[in-house]
Amino acid sequence: MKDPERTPAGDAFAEFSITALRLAGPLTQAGDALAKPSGQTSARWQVLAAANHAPMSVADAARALGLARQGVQRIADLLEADGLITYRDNPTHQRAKLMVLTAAGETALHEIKERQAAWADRLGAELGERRLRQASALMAEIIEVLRERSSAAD
Amino acid sequence: MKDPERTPAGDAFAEFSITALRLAGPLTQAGDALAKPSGQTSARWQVLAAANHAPMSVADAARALGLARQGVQRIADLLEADGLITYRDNPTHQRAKLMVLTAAGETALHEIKERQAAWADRLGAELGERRLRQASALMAEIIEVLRERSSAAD
DNA sequence: TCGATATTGACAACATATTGTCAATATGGC
DNA sequence: GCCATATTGACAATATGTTGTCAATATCGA
Repeated sequence: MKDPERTPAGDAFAEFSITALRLAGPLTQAGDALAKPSGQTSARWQVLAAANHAPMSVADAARALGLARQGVQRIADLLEADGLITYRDNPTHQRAKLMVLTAAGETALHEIKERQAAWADRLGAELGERRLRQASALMAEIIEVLRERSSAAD
Repeated sequence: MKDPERTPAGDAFAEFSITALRLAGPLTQAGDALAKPSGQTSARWQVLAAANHAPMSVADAARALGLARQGVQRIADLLEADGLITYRDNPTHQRAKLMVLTAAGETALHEIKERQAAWADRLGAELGERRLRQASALMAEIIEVLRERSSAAD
């Protein structure tokens, strides 16, 4: 995995990348476990949370979540079919309707939030706020750097 | 996203989780870009790298990569069909054959490693070795904590 | 050796997400 | 107002990954 690796910093970034990708699995599974008692999943929870933050179009939510528009569209249509959100007409855009949580959607989201709060408090206390915030800041920085590089004709 | 959130540390962990999940996408895409010139993807690269580290069964590689056995099996069968690996008989286990890179597999992996080294060196220098190592250590710790919690009847 | 238990690959179903294409609709410069 | 360009949702194809089940095979204690 580290044959032509040269600099220590490059090695550190390679290690970081592998570890970050390994983390995604357990994190998604933990989210699924939190969402499951309310009949939801990590992905559906994320979209519900985005729509609850403010009524927004599918494209808006995709940008907010850093996902492809079409993937979010798929989840949103499932949520609508299950009666957790509705599409409300958008006064400023004929096509891009706004996602709004129904009462059922609000109930589900609230339940998940309760569970997540207990879970996050427990793990946050165990892991330490300072380290978590430093790591979050670094990850946000990396997201930004990768975004710039991929949007440019690199 | 943070309604019933109580402790600062819990909030920090919630933020960390969201950011980590957001990072996975760009990171996978960057890996795909590195692997693409050799006709590979992030996922196939990971399996190639595992098999190159030492001949191992699909189940071994899945454990090493932190993925479900069946997903790795699927990738490995694709790699075999494309002639990048072969299954070698395992003297110690009749069913669990060992993945071994073919010459084509070694060539592809080497090419990707070259590209990745340049990429990681560049970003590693930009982001700082110390912060990257601290974040990696924290992520590894979280993977371990989540693993324990999910394996237990939590 | 025997038998309970775990591991392994095969197979299938499904969830998540990207990429690409298209037509409808906005947007902004002229 | 018009036109080039961008955004948006619809549709389809594909990649990645989990979960569940099953039979074959290992492993290990009695």
